Amino acid sequence: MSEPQDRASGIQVIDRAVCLMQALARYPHPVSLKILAAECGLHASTAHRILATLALHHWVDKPSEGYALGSALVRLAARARPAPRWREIALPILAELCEALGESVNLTVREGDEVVYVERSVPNRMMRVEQVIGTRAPLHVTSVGKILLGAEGATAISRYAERTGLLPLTKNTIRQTEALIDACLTAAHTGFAFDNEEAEIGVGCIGVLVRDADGVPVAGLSISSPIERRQDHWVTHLQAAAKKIEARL
Amino acid sequence: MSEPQDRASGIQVIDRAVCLMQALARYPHPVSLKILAAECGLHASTAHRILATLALHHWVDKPSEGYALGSALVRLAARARPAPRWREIALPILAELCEALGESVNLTVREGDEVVYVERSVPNRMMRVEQVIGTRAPLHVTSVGKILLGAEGATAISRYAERTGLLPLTKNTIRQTEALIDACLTAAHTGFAFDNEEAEIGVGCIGVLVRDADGVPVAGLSISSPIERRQDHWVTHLQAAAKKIEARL
DNA sequence: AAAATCGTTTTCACAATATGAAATTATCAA
DNA sequence: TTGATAATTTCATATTGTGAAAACGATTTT
Repeated sequence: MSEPQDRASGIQVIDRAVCLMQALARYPHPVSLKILAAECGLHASTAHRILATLALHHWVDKPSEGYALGSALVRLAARARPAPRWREIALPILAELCEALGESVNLTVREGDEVVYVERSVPNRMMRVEQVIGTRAPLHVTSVGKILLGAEGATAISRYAERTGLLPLTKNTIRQTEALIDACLTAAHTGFAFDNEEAEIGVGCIGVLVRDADGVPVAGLSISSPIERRQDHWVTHLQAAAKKIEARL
Repeated sequence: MSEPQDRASGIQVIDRAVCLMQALARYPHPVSLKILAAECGLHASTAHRILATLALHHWVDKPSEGYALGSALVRLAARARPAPRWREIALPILAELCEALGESVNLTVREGDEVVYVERSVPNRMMRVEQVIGTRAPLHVTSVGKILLGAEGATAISRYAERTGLLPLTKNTIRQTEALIDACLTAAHTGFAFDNEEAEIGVGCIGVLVRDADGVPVAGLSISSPIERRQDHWVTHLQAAAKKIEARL
């Protein structure tokens, strides 16, 4: 399938190990060494050595035929960020709002300099905006991301800008640090933000935050629609939905 | 804490990466680089490089302070062996049996040449046998393991013996391949097996299998007790409990 | 304000380490 | 049996990860 995979340059062996496990995750059950090696562009010998090491730690299992993801992962994942069960908590509310407005509603969480789509509800219309769950987007091109950035203050935003280079996804993506600071600070102040075709031409978003009992932001809630359908008064709906989600945390 | 960690010899970097993530899993929330490096006996520089690579793939997260297990793990683990939710399925039945007999009842699943304890219920008595969940034991020293081995036939058992060397845990552990084949074949034939202080002096077990709708063994169910309290008629209780679990799969 | 302290990150020369071609073994078909 | 395919193991090699030390950044102390 995909040969190059993510060529993220870290420690070579680890990149390769990750690639192998991701490949494993793509298949329903057991995969042969041959296939795995091919998927990651590795020689069978190399793949075998890496998989054998992972198997040693039970990160992969070696049933009679081929390889599969191992049980140690389950134990690890259990300890990984005790994420709220968003599906149970938020999905009904996303669906409700989606139904009411006839537009896509997304729940996102921050992760480093990105925002990850964890749940969504899409309307039953021909033209609609659809986010794939698990997808990521840089903070500065999303509504929710701007509110989050705004909360960190001007200097933090500058650092973000330097660090990431503010790479533009469309001609509307904010490129100047000054402009970004402006946008983020007002976003943080008002509690909501827009995305004006900054991530993809044609789509616009409105976003607000979901906070836990201590007021710490734990997620973002946003409506994505064709830009010409967007209506400013949706903000109040969003805020109400966010309140409902907060109540269920 | 523990310096040497598991010195399983595979690819060095991977061993180290695994060690770091295991260390991470031990802590409730975010851990500093310093501590992680120390726990695994690594230099800060090395630990940093490895963690940075893992972070690249979101296997660890880097919140403002320290490191934590990343979100990619949950996505991976979701694809890992679609294990039945044993806790929900079996725990009530384990508890019931445990209550009735006043002895510890364990649920195990096979993993390679080992059996892993995944659930258990312990009685409220002073002297009792307690298995730690997540612990492993070689097939040939457990009741359940012997039934599983028996199902594979004499030659497979011989291969198992060669492969593992039948390392003895107590003076009662079966050391001869012939004896093991005998024990396993009768175990497979009768559907239950014993462990006579083969894993630990003083404790005895009786075990049976739990099978899915196709008759494939998916787990083992066993009673562990001080050897002198063990009663042969417990087998029938075990079989009844196994039936109940099977009904709930 | 400087100065000092502590943790994290980057750099870099070096050798230990992971690599992959090829040889070996295991598995399975014809 | 032979032949073909996949999984391991071996081994010489240079590529790769290593760790000491230095730079950096954030806090605290003087």
